[in-house]
Amino acid sequence: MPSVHIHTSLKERQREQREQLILQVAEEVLLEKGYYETSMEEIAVRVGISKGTIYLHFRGKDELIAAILQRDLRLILDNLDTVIAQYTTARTKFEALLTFLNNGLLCKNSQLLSSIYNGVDIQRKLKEQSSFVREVIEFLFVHITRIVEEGKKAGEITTTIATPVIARTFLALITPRSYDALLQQKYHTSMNSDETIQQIGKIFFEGITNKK
Amino acid sequence: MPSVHIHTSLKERQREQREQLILQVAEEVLLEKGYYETSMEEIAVRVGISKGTIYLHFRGKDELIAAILQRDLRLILDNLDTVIAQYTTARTKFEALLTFLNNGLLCKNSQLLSSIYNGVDIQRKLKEQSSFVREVIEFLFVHITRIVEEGKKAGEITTTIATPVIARTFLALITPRSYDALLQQKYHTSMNSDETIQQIGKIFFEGITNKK
Amino acid sequence: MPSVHIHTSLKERQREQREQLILQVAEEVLLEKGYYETSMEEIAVRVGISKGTIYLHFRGKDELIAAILQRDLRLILDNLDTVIAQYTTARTKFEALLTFLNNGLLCKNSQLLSSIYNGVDIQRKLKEQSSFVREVIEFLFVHITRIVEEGKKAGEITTTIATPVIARTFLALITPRSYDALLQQKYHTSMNSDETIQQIGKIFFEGITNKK
Amino acid sequence: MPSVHIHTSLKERQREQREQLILQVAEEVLLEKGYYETSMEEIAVRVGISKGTIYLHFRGKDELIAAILQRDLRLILDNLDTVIAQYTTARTKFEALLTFLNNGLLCKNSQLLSSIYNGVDIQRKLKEQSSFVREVIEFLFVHITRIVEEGKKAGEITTTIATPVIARTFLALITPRSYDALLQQKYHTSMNSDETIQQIGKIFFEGITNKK
DNA sequence: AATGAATGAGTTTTCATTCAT
DNA sequence: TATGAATGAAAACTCATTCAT
Repeated sequence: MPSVHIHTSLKERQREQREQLILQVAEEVLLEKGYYETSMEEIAVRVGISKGTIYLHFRGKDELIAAILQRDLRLILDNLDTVIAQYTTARTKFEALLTFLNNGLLCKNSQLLSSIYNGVDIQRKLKEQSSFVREVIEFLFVHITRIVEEGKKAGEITTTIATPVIARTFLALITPRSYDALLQQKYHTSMNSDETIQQIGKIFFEGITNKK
Repeated sequence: MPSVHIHTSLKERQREQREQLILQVAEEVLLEKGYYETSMEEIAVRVGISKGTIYLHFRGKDELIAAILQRDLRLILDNLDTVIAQYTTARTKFEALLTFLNNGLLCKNSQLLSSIYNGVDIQRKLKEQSSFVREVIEFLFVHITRIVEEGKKAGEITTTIATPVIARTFLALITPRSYDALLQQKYHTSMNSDETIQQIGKIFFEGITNKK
Repeated sequence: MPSVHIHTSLKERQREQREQLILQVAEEVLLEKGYYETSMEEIAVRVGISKGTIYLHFRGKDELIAAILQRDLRLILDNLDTVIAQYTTARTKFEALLTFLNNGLLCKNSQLLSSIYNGVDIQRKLKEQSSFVREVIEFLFVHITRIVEEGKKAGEITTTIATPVIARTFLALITPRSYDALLQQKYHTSMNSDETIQQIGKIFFEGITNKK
Repeated sequence: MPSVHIHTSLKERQREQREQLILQVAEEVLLEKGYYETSMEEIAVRVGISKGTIYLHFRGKDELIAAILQRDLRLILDNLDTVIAQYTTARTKFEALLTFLNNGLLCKNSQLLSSIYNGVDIQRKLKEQSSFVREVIEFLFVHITRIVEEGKKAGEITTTIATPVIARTFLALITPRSYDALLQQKYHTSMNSDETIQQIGKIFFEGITNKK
């Protein structure tokens, strides 16, 4: 019965497509407006469907948002190991990580993740729904910690600074750059993103002190 | 009729006192629950007044929140120059700034400011209401930029890294530490806050590279 | 072309079978959940078909429910005369009726009929859709009235009580026993259903007064 | 501060009045339309207030309905003992009870109670919300059981019928008379309510058998 | 004929804001 | 001035029904 099979998979594919469309549009709205100012109505209108249809794909608003996060964070997790494994020194690993998280997938989602990470209210909501965000952060933290420890063992990273502090500082560097958003219109640097990231990495490794 | 005058000023003072009380309580609730989960009702109940009374002091919820920010940020601005002026080198200025912003006033408000800075939705609301937040950030940015430029001239800071990048990186270091909040239960460092800040400053100045 | 004819009637039979299956499952759900908590979706899922298919058999939810009632009540009507005709005295007729309505078909449906008879909302809905329920009740009432009148004429039933009151009282005795449902866990009687019905009949005929 | 006190109690009184008004109107709508067809919107419109106002008095639809039931059932409970205590024999007690429950308070609420008692769906809802309905039924059942037992001991009531059956049968007699509602237009008896109740009591005590 | 995705009207509920007292 | 009852706009969510495939 290939015809039946094809027919099913066609519907399945369409369903999947629509779900992805909803996720994509919802993500856009979320990035623009934030969690609380995003309404199911607006998502539906922008997708060009009715409110009810969204509920055929997601059980509710929270689940929709959680799905967006899962999708985006999954992409990070899926590539993190690969990215890191390509390099051997702590410095190159960190540089790759910095580039990956800033320029790569996170770039698009920095604002989004920022809302989640920093919003007390949303964190509470998501904690009830999914522990996924926390898991991703922990996952990142574990990886970074390991790189630092290996770097210390290899004599590459100074042992005078506690590993958690280094990890935390590194994470701060990939923090969504809301400041930039606020400032860029006035103090817009002429540097491109690659250069900026490179220089941030340089600060992280060499500090800003001038060595005669 | 001095009595009238005194009476009026007494009322004025009481009014001012009540306003400060509302601001303080509202700030507490805001820190606990976040903007959207904070209701005028709860603020009123916690202060021990009625909802209506809040509207005698503030035109609406947004104005109340804006007032909280203004009050807190005003404190920062009022002290920033003084703090910086006490030191002469770029490094000591930055260290003072780091301590001041993390340990001082911002500490209490880090969560709050985080919500504001990073929340797209709230930023939009506040942009409509007050340009104050942006002004404070710009003010900070201008100060930091000036310190960096002076440090470069004095040969203290490397000229190989663009000033805006340095400024942005520094600002990132005082970013509200939501990661910590997420991680601290599992990866809690035994360091106290002072030590942590010192080490962060060290990273900023010297990097994490091991110098044989 | 008899094959066509056979084919058609086969389809017809299948259609009829499916319709009966839907009715049966819908009745189950209805009994479990009640009219408003029963969704077309759940019926479809339990039957193993899609929502749309139900609409190929019934014009809508109300018509489906009406059909369930019609089917069940039809069974009662079809047997009522037969059951009554087998007995000669009013007392035996009533006893047969009581047993028939409680133990027989109505037993299964008592809860269902109860929902219908007693629910204002559903009655209104059904009144618009079908006058069948009313017809059945009237039919029952007419039969009971006739039995009473005959019993009175035969000197079997006291003439001191108005016929409609007797009829109404009898109908009350076959009322679905929601009280029982509520009470049975705590005050569960050890009597089986047959005994209970017999005793109820006894009350109806002889009252509860102790005769010396 | 009597003025303050009076002022407070005035507001309190107004609040109480409004709450009673909502309850009354809601009860009307409930009786007319049933639980599921009753919308907060309609209640609000009929009272002449806005939907939101209802929520100042009741946490939600279910709580509102529960409050209606509690109010009505409370009235029954409050008077039941008094009514029964006035009589000495089982027969007179039962007659009083029958009159009280049919003609008195229950009369108005018979339809309402019927919906509750007989609706599977509503029972489930209310069980979650309040065990009050069950309590009232149990209370009634306990009282009736006691009267029966005392009547049996006093030689007043036959011991040939099990007490629970007698109790259940009595409860059936006060069942909301939906049949009547259905029938009354066509087979409307010329008897008034009092006479009907009296005759029902007679059936209960003496049965319908003719004693030459 | 059968499907099940899509619809949209309808429902409950919340809460910032207003205003009569 | 202070109150808190009242409002009403807006949101999330449900589900009977329709219809393209």
